[in-house]
Amino acid sequence: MSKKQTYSIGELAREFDVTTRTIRFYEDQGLVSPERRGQTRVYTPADRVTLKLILRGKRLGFSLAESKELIRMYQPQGDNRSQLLALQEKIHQRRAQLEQQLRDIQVMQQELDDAEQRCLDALHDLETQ
Amino acid sequence: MSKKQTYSIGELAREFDVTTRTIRFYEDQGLVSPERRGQTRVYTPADRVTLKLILRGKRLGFSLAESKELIRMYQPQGDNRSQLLALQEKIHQRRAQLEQQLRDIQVMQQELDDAEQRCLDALHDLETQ
DNA sequence: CAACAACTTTACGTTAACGTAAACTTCCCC
DNA sequence: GGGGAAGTTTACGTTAACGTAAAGTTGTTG
Repeated sequence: MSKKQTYSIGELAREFDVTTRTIRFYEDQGLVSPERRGQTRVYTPADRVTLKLILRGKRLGFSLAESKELIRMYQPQGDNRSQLLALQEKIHQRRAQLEQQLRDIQVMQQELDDAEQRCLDALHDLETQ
Repeated sequence: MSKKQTYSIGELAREFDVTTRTIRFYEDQGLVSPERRGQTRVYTPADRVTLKLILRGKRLGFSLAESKELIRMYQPQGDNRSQLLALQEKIHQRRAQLEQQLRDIQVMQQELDDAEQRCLDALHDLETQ
């Protein structure tokens, strides 16, 4: 019953709308490490999830280094106390940043609403003039 | 009663925690265009707002070109009908992107919560072991 | 077996967003 | 009037995140 689901680099590239070059670059940067069947890279569902996390990070303006750190934060490590405390601190910082981004988005949404209203008004003026 | 408030490049750099080089670079890119008192740049409150918009854009991962476009979207132009319709379309696209970012943030916040919980659990295990 | 599709490595090129250094002017202060 | 401090221009350097090209290897298909 083992699903043994795997992916080729081309499949993942198509699914996430990136080039294979991009995925290999992420490997270079240590973000994914697929196995090999001979020369060919073979990706697991876990690799696929990692790619998803990277692309979500990109949508939020994260660098690859930041996404890499985030991904490592999710992985339960054999951490000692001081490492756990450091991890906790990083989590708090990330959360603060996300909250800032959330505020930025809300303000920007309001501004877009205003801009659209002015746009509609201007269109209306053109009609009734 | 005219406030005639202005700023030097150094003041703005300090306030927004960027270098003067950065502000001059934004001028190069056509994002701000301060007046001159002789050689020296003199910034208005409007320039200051523009800088704020740029930096908020950066926090959300926007390129300078994108921020520039956003800023122009806010300015009421002498637009004709087709330009107004194009503007409306851009507003919708931006809004869609912001909504995607909002979803990304919410998921990421949940993941951070989970990560912190595991972190706390691991710390607790260390205490009671 | 030839041809193609999808994979591989190697390596140089490109763009955005500044950093950094040098050399110069202006203004203020003791 | 000789420093600083803050401003200026010019110009080359740097980093991240890939793009792009070349040249080779594998599998399968008519």
